[in-house]
Amino acid sequence: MTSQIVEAEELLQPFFRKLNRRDRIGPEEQRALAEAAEDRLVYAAGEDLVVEGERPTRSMLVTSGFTCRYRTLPDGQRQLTAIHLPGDFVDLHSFLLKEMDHSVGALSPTTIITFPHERLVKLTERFPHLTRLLWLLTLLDGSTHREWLVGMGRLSAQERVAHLFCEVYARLSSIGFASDYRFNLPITQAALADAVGISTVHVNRVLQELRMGGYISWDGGQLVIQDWDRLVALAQFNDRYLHLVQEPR
Amino acid sequence: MTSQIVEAEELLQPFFRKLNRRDRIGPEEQRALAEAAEDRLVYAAGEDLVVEGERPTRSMLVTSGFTCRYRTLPDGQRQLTAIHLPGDFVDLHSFLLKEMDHSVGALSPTTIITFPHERLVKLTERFPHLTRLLWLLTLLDGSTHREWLVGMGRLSAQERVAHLFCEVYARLSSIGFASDYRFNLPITQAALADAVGISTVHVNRVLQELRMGGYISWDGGQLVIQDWDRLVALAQFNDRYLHLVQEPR
DNA sequence: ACCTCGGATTAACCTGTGTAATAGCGCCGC
DNA sequence: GCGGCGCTATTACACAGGTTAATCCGAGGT
Repeated sequence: MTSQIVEAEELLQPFFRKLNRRDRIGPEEQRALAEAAEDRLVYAAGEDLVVEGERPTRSMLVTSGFTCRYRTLPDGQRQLTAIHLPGDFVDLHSFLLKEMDHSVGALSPTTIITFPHERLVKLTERFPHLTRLLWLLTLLDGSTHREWLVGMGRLSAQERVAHLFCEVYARLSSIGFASDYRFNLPITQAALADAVGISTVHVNRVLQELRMGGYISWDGGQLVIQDWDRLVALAQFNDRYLHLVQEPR
Repeated sequence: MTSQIVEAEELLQPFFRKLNRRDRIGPEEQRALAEAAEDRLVYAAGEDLVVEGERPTRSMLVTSGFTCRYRTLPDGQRQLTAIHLPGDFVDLHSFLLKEMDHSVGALSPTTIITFPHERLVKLTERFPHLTRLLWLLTLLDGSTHREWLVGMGRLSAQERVAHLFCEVYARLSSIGFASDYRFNLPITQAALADAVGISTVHVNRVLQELRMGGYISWDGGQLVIQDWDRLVALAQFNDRYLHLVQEPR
């Protein structure tokens, strides 16, 4: 085992934790994944990791930082469709979809590791269970998309922002990256606006309300959820869509 | 080969066409799928095929009719997250996600065939390429979710309705179920409202505008797109997210 | 022929959110 | 130490779309 693979196994810990929250991943599967890893890359906040229309030949897994998937419309409007945290693949789907139908950008300084598609194909040929786990990850993306859709269609701006805060906290804490109802949220209000589909002005209004209401505090860095139960109630948040149940898949 | 399997291969034609628009599916793969099929079921409009919280032991593929995925919020509001047409799996993800995080309902009279999950597991163990194709189908659901998200966040109600019409036509015609810019759309305005996240009253207003503007006609049955190019422009519709490119996956 | 009922339509009114414009503030480079 | 710049904050005003409620319409059932 080369030191490079050891390093990859190290960097993949959040990823393995994510998987272990839903199923058990065996040591051989871990090793096979670590061996399939290729480069380690670093991005600054605002940089794009992949751009719509490209045909990546490898998929990228976040090892630190916040990233997002987004689309920019002809008229310049922008909409995020997902936020990705350490342990998340940002474009695993490109492995089969081939052409990117959206872009991926860094919301904060970010590091990732890459997995060449041909190595992923090999994995799917040798490890059916691991294949199902990778598939599962893309299904989790899908269930999160649906949750966002419900919010966009039927929740108010305030509820959507509250929901997003609940989601990010639930996901971070599920991999041991947050506790005590506080976490670092290094994104701008503009990014938040693009995530929940409102204007920056209105994001600001909503944040004032959430602060005044005693739900949260947030200075742009550390977000503190002051009243989790009320925030959850406000957002009608239910973590079922995160499928945090460890069982054979 | 039993007559039941022959019948299944017959019913699976729209499904095979869908796959063949993105890749080539071999005769053995077709047979394996047909053999994995189990029951044929019929539903009336308004009936539920699966309900949120259930743990299906089989996945369902639509052979005729319109179905939808949806969630109902505690306060009674409803939001569709997808519309499914013949050839679509409605809950293939339940195979790995286990617990349904949403419900599936029939928008019109519908027939489906079922695939027991244990047979799908066998398929993933024996046919890596077929596995990737099934995976691909769930990725297409994901890319459509993202497209809807962008619409919900950044398009007006009129544009979203226009977009949905474009999408349904593009998907139907891609499997040979529509041509000449017309197709049967047997859903209520209330369902359309729940799909695009607006009120029924406003759906009605928007439809008037689209009719007055010479974009479409629709009497509740046959939808006729009178000016495809203008409808596409209005909706900023781009079929990239449907990934209608035949290539090895 | 009449009744019923789910859907479509229309109108009056209200509100959440967008737009535009401006000011404040802290950080970084020179 | 100064200027610029990206981000947050705030106000005034406009309008898309929600709510409520009434009416209309057509298809099936009796």
